[in-house]
Amino acid sequence: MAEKKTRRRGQDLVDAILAATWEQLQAKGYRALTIEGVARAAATTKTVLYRRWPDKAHLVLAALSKYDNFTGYVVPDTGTLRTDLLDLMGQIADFLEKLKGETFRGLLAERLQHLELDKLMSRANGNAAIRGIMQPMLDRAAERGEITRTDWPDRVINLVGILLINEVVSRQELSQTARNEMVDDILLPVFQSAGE
Amino acid sequence: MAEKKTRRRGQDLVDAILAATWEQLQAKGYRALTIEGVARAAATTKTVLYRRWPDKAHLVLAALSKYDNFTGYVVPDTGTLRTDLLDLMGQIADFLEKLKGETFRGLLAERLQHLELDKLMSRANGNAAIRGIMQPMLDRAAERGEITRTDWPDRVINLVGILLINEVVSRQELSQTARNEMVDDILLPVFQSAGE
DNA sequence: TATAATTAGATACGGCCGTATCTTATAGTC
DNA sequence: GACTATAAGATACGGCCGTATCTAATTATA
Repeated sequence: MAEKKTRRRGQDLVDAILAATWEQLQAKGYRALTIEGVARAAATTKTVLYRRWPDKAHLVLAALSKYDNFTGYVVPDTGTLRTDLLDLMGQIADFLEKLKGETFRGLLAERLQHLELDKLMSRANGNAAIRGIMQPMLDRAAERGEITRTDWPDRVINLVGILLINEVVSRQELSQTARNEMVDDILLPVFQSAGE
Repeated sequence: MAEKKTRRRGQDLVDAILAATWEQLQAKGYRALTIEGVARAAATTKTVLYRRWPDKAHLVLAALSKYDNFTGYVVPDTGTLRTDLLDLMGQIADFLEKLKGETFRGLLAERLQHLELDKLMSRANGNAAIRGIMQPMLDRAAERGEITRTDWPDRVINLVGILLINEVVSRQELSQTARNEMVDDILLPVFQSAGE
């Protein structure tokens, strides 16, 4: 029986490519993943891939968002600002954990060189997203009388994400004690200060 | 007259290569610099380069430390912790400025993927080096009664460097107002807190 | 159903990476 | 001054990048 060679198109093709990407990512990791390799695995050619994604980072992000369903973070409401912060850090840590570190570092490195990647990666580090979570936490903390100022600039709001990213990047993991230290030594003092 | 073809060796050769590296770095920037390109410019071959430096990052760092004489940072002593912090940030900002941003980002990206680069880059981000500068500042601040705690963990000490790096990475520059904000909203509150 | 517009797939290109191998100039040594 | 160890230089390799060009399969359209 002769093999029927049918030609995939559109979404079908995209699905096959993203599946292959995901598989390669699991099998070989971010660094060792190559566009040509994915193309081979998906039984197509890199021309096809380059028509859809400009580079490896975008391809991998596409696969990630399809298979690694990043559920968005949930606004913690645990009763104290301290535990709220720890809870949020835990959520972010879990997310980074799922990315296996190596992938995260690879993507981050890519992002350093291609500025436009920033938006795509906001899930991990934050900007707008983190504010949406932090602000309610801070407002509630103010109502409870834990803090007196709630209108913090972006730089302060983003501190959580920056600390975590730096931790993953310079050490390899994100231990509970590290997270405690970040909250107690840095974040709480900042938010408990009155501002100018 | 026939061209005399003499063969450079040892330090002579290294000097020529680093000169070519430096030149290429100025001319084309970090990303566009290639090992083969440097080899051509230095009229040698990449085999020779790979015998001495494992990759582009190490090569560039070697050229940087030869030509871009990073003078070490000076411990500020301006009379208040606030101005000391601003002064230190200024010094680091100047250093990053000299690296032209693009080079710094490139090196940082490389470092993300090759952990061992951490040590080489400690000048920019800090670990041991930063502590040597921060500790005297903090001790003096405590003597003056500005703060009550001086035994901060590395994570806190390194905060200065982390904030600056993040700033360079996510925005493009390191403005004075940004530095003021970092000091007033984050660093001072942290150091003025009592610790646990 | 014939024709036109898409788009997948095949192939080839110059460029770079990092490694291996071989030749040959230079330096040290007896 | 002859001999030997060392290291530079030349060349070639397979692999990947990113782009360009051509073909043929599929889908849309008239």
